[in-house]
Amino acid sequence: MKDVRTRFAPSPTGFMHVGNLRTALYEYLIAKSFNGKFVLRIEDTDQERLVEGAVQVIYDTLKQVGIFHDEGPDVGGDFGPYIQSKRKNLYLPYAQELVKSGKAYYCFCSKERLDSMHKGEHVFEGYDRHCRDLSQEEVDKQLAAGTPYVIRQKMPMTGFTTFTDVVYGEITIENTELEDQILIKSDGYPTYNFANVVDDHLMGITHVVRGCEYLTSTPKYNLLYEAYGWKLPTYVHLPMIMGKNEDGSVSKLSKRHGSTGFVDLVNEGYLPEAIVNYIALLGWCPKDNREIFTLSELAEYFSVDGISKSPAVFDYDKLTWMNGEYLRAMTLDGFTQLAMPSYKKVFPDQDLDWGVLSSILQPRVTKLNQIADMIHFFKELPEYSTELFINKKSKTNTTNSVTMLEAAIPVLESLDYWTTESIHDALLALPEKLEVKNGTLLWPVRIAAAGMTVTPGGAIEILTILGKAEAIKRLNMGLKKLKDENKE
RNA sequence: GGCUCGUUGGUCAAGCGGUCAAGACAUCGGCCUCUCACGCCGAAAACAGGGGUUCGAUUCCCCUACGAGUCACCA
Repeated sequence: MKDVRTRFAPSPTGFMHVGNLRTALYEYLIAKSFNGKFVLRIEDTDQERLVEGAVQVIYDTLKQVGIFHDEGPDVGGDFGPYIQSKRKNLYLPYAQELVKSGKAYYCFCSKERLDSMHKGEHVFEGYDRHCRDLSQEEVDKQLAAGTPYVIRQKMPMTGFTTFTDVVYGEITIENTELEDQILIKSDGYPTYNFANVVDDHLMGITHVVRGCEYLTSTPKYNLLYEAYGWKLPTYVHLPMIMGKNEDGSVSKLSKRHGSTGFVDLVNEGYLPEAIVNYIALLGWCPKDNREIFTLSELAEYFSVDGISKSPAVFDYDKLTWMNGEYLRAMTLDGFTQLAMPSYKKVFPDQDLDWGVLSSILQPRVTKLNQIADMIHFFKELPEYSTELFINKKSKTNTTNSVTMLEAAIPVLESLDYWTTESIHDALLALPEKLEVKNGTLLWPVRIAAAGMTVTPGGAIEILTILGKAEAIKRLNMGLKKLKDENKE
């Protein structure tokens, strides 16, 4: 059997949408699951849409998620060049070949004429095939006069075309639905449809994997393959990824649904591994319904028959959960490394006990960008009201909190070593002595240390991270605050 | 509007003629606990509707409804 080859053929728009990324992922996985090759080809035939640096975005993204292409503009290969603009003059001869054999023709219709046809009351009738049967003399005359032209493919005017898609099954389209599509644009560049087919054939692509928005235009592609007598590729059309609108409806995932670019998601604090894992599951399900996969595990388990037909709504909640799973599965050091930029954002030139900090943060963080807000109270004690000292479950109020702090402060002051262990032992000896529950002591200590009711980590960890001097200072401040108020 | 595809809990989804219709996220309860989280236990929640086929339909066929995609010198 011929080696399986798939390709990712993005347009360099400067933005890697998660839909595109998922397509790339599936193309890669299909190739790998057949032990085949994955090719990157840049489709930049639209000269009006060129974006500076956009190709780099594609390289960077693929690299970040660990999808490596076997062939491509940057890594080379036997079928280059892999950038369509560099293959420009390769397409015209193919189109002319079709003209010669009567399967395509020159069209001299102006844009204005074409536009006017779209404005009719009848919604879309498509191109009226005005130039389909021009005489040879007429064509020669126009060509000699230098009239701008495009080359269009002749579509059959009767009958229907059927093809089989791996996920959607057999699909039949009436040929009357097919327009005489443009192969070569008036600027000399091929259209996407044409370049795509020519390149896929020339590059030996065996499996065409793409979004299902191409499903109904596939017959056009096939008619092209047939016109040249080329072997049809296997088609794998992927269900769409949808976004939820504010009114509850859904539509194709786009920027209005939030961060839908890979870079956006990373900036928001999602891990590339988690993003890949999550999008792999949008439209595909393994036999055993497992959910957590590394990329190489995906390559091992992936199978086209697990691809679903129906569109999937992108769910940030589930992505967030999955991101948390990845964060929690890391080593403490690994987590610290990832969190360090956030730590340094709050403490640019101060070192805390990052290990202890990470140990309390790791189980609580689901997105990296939450960290800065979570740790800001370490840097600066928030303004708070003594009401925070009142907690029913811990049985604390503004009077016994005074007792607790008065008991805790000297004990802490006497500590020679300031570690979680020493603080823990010192503090937890107190409740027994005072005949109160742990919470009654620890609650006011934590409030005074943090100035907030909800904190990442408990009193002991917070004290550790604050350091002895700052910790005791905050406890004394809390004590004073309580006393001042009790006097009134 | 024509054509194409789709429709299992709020979301992702398993199921491929006989199941009390899995699992996960989210939600809600409980346990753990110095708060919050993590973890553990539990609850609620679905086959769009109508016809067939069949001893039996979530599963096969048809119709309707709803949703999506497409109909460019964009990809």
